[in-house]
Amino acid sequence: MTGKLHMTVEERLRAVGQRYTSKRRALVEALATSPNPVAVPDLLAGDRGLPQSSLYRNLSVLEQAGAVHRVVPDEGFARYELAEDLTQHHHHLVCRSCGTVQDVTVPRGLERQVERARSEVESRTGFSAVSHRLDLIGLCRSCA
Amino acid sequence: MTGKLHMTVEERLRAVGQRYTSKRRALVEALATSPNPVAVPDLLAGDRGLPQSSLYRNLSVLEQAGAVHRVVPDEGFARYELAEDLTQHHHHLVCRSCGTVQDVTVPRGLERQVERARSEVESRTGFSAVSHRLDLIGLCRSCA
DNA sequence: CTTCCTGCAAAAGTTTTGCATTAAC
DNA sequence: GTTAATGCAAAACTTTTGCAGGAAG
Repeated sequence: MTGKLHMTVEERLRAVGQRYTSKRRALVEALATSPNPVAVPDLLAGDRGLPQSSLYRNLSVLEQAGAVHRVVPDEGFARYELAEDLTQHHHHLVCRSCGTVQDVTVPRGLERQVERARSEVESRTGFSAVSHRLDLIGLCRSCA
Repeated sequence: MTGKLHMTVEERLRAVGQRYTSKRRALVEALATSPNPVAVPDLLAGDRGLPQSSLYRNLSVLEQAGAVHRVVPDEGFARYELAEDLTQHHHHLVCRSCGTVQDVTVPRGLERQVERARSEVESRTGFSAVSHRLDLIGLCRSCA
């Protein structure tokens, strides 16, 4: 089921000279299981006592390997999710009040238009974009 | 020149029961002068010794009053800019390497389509959006 | 004269690092 | 056997808070 995922992650870690240990596998599993980006305390609680230093270090390694992506909310802990190319391209609903981040997809036409705007901006400014981020900021259902 | 700006900021502060002191005026002046969001250390250096506690407090007050907006990069200090309705709607080019944030505007058609997607997402998910954030992530000209 | 702002210092909260031990290859 | 991962504890870094004095309305 998640076999292909683990293989891909392992490859990416190897490419950066890192090992795919059982702790890292469990971490990827936790991220793959969650429907939304997971905050650090939730990962600490969920993984039955993986110490925070290892957690942060593993998240950092996985991020450098391009397997995990970090989402920074305005307040509090960072949240982590699998890299987009391991799941599917999506965007975020960020709650101003409680900080939760919820995944959402937007119409394909909008994505296309963002891509078009990207190349326009690149040639106009000299900035070289590798990705985009389109978030809606507001209040989640429970905070509204 | 910036008279209208200061009047507007003063109104918004009053509306929250806050005063528009000379330090806050200087802060708004500094933000209005910069073409890009300014990081905290730059504000500390620029304002000839405004202590960091007052700086953070004033930024927080101005943000609550809706006069200033906080931009959170992936690493390091937060950056601040004037609220969008005091300048003009724009987006950001965020450099992955050095963290700088550069303002950019995108074609109006894209903005319209984002608004359309917003209402679609709101009715589909129950999330109530108050604004959106569309950033391009990549490498600025000097880091490329 | 009452309320809010300021500045200093110290605390808080999140993330990173040093080091000895253990596990992976 | 060599190199890297782990876990503990302590440090680092950004931001927030307490409190005494000063300024604004």
